Amino acid sequence: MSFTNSSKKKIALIDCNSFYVSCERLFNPKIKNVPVVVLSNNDGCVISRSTEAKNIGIKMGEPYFKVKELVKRNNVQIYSSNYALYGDLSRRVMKVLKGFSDKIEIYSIDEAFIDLSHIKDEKVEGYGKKIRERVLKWTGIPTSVGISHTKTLSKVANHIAKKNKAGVIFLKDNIDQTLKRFSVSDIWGVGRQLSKLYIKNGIDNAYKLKSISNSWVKKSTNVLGAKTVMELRGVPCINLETEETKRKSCCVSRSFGKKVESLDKLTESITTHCLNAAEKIRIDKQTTRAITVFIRTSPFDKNRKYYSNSITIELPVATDNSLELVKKSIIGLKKIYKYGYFYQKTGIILSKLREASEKDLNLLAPILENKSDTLMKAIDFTNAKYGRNAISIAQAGINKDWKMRREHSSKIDTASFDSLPIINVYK
DNA sequence: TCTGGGGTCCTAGGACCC
DNA sequence: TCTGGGGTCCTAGGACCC
Repeated sequence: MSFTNSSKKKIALIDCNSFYVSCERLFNPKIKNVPVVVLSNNDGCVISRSTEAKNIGIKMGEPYFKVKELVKRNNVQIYSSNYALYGDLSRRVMKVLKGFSDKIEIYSIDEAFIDLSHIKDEKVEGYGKKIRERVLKWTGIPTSVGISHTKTLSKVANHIAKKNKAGVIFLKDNIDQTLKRFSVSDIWGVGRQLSKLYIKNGIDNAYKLKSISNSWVKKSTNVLGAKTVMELRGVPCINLETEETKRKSCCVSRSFGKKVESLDKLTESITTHCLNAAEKIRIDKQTTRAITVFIRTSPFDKNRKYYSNSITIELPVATDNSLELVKKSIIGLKKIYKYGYFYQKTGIILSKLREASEKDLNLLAPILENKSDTLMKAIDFTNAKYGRNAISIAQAGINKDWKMRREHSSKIDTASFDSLPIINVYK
């Protein structure tokens, strides 16, 4: 490995601006220059804000009910989240980005790192502009591009590009000057706890963190803390993960639209979550060997007693069979359910995932082997064609009066013919 | 009245072994 | 009743990310 070469790396971070809001705007030009926010599931919190909404003072992650007044006063447009839409548009954006380089890491629904080391320094900024223009033209989504020698520094560059509306920032010269003005808590990898620790020790900007001694960081934090410091110095420690890897666990959970007391309704919700999770791992051709069920009351309700519990059930043979998983999860639920509480959220986690093709060495495996594989395939096929839950099981509930609130949905579905606009043509 | 959901990685500490 | 030292593996919980 050549140290000098790697220190000259150029990594770009492309990040979609106010991604969910931008997605909603694509299909509704009327909300283009007005304040818009997108809410989390259950219309709980603000998770995406347009610039206008930020300027009004609506904070990221704030509970919706706390900003309702502000929303009303400023006529802010509200949207419930529509992940099917965002996921689809994300795939389009990533496809465009892949056209620029194979060395790409899709980091989240609205972000990707690309290795631009092969581009000459003097051409890098122009290249970043080209990326922005093409993504905007081909998908309609605005982005910001930050480029520097490490992933952490490109995050810094991107942050600045977003803030001052530069569009593209290539952070190469006077890095220290920039870092001196960059708050320690805005650094990628520095969360609430680390911020507290750093600020307590007088480290309040990125430059001070960069200048701290290795021994102090190692002693006071962990390897991740040390990596962040090295990356701020321009030494790449966090690799570009260009391989798409399968997930190691799969969680499906939801808050209720209104609190739930009865075991019956908890059973319905757990069954529903379980079916969805099982379908997800089947799509990825994976099986699970452990299922965790969890339930909890609201941690914010100061007037009622808090209860939270979970149970993990190991499966003797790896499976992707919905019916089997539902059966196990309900046994688990009955063990942790306590009467007399008002539940706010339930969920299940499938863990110890592995490739479906990896056969079990368990002696019982051949006997227990999925007889209902064909049934699962038929269910998945039908649901893919006619919509999720076209076929379900009765235990999942029919009315589902506990299901989440979603009162402001744009109901746009780019993957369904039903939601194509109808145009009447008159002669 | 109303506070999201889905991931990954790291570490401390317990269990277990020789 | 006395009760070492070193190693591995696993898990729960914490911290972080978007």
